[in-house]
Amino acid sequence: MPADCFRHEALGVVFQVRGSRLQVLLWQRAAPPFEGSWALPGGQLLAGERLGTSAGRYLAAKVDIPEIAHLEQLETRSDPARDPRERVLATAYLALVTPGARPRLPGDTAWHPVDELPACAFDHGSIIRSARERLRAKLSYTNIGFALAPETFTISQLRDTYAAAIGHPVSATNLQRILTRRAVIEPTPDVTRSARGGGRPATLYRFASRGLVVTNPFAAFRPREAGTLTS
Amino acid sequence: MPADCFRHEALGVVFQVRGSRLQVLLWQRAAPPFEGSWALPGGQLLAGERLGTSAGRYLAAKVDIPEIAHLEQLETRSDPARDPRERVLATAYLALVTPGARPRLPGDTAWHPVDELPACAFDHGSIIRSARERLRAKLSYTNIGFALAPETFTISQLRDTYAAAIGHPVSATNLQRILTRRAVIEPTPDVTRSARGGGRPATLYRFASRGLVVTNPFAAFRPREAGTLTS
DNA sequence: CCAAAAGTGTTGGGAATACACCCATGC
DNA sequence: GCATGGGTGTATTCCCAACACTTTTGG
Repeated sequence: MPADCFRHEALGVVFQVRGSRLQVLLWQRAAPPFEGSWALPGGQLLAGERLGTSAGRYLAAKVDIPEIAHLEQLETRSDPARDPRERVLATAYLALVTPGARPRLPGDTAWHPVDELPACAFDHGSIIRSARERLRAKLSYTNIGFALAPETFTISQLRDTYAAAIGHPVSATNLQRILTRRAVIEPTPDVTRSARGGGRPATLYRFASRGLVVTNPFAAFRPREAGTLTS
Repeated sequence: MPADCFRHEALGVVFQVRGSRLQVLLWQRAAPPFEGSWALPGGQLLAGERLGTSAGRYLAAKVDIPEIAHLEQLETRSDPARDPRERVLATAYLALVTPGARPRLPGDTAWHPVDELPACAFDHGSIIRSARERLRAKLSYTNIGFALAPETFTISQLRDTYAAAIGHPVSATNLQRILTRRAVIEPTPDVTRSARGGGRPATLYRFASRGLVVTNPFAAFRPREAGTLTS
């Protein structure tokens, strides 16, 4: 291999909220290096292939592609020593899976709560933490929750989803009002039936858009009225 | 070259505020493809080299390295057709240069206002726009202004810097109060002498830190008091 | 009627913009 | 003293967390 030419892999940080916890999809390495450690799904970039396509292709071995509601590039790691065998550049992607998806996983693959990561191979642990930070931030200023929530949901369910992804308690009351005012979610005509033991039926909501929308643009120092010119 | 091995280049989007405008450093191509178009500085990643190091090395031909006050990775472009000759992956970096720097540039290299970009080679135009968006956002929630401002400055000078980088008018009054309250800037004991024509001498300020600090973390849906657990 | 869950009204605090006004200097 | 630019005080607005209260169901 010429010196000015490099292997390149695409890695997917697949998040799903399962059982009120944010979990990440990992597979356990059976061979050195990092034998027994857990790694992100991914693999080599092929000729003529884009990185995003490549990430999707490797994830297809774990989850059905349509179940990936959102995929976005995170960052590229280039430490020459990140793989002890030979140099491999890695571009990480954030992939979000809606809770409806219950993919049948290969035997070496499992979900792990992001707050209790096992020993991870290579630099994958730090990549996962970086992905989690990105997700947390984007939940605050975009509608990215659509990729973690089912088609329709009650506010309580959505609160649990946000709480799991963000990592702290979330108020259903305020969540409803904020996301409604931002027009991120909207009520459907339907309601749930009460659970046993009673309780008022909940309105079912849905996300207004299933594509990423920035709802809270960074706007510090901007005057209230127009004025787009530099001065 | 094996099919599973790729050329990779690092590109630098170098921004500097010059003459009240945000400008980007470009060089004009003398040979096809895109002969006569303007391109970002950069070049091939070498064996054993990190991408950030590589970007810095290529930028060293244009500006003195210590003048680069901030360097951060933006994104990796992988369209197989982005270079018509052969496939090259490109990782773009955002590089900010303080206004003191007045580098002597090679003959084919020049500054261009980001609002009036010339015809750009490859996908460099879209990379520059993406870098500008990142800069604009980070000015709102980090202290990244330190990398565009001189060591000490008056609030008026800082307002001009922010206005140029963000692209809309900025109020000096509010800029001062916001950045002071966030402890991003602090007054020095020094003041400027009045310009001809009079006027009160201005306090000289400096940035409290010359490393990137997130001052305005995304905090929607977070309860006021503690509570770090998931529920 | 009571418990349980959902949803609304209201309050209060904090942050940011706008604007009026005061301060310090040169001429 | 007056023009010029720097800085502070204050009002207004907006967003959001908190919490009390109402609504709607099951038993």
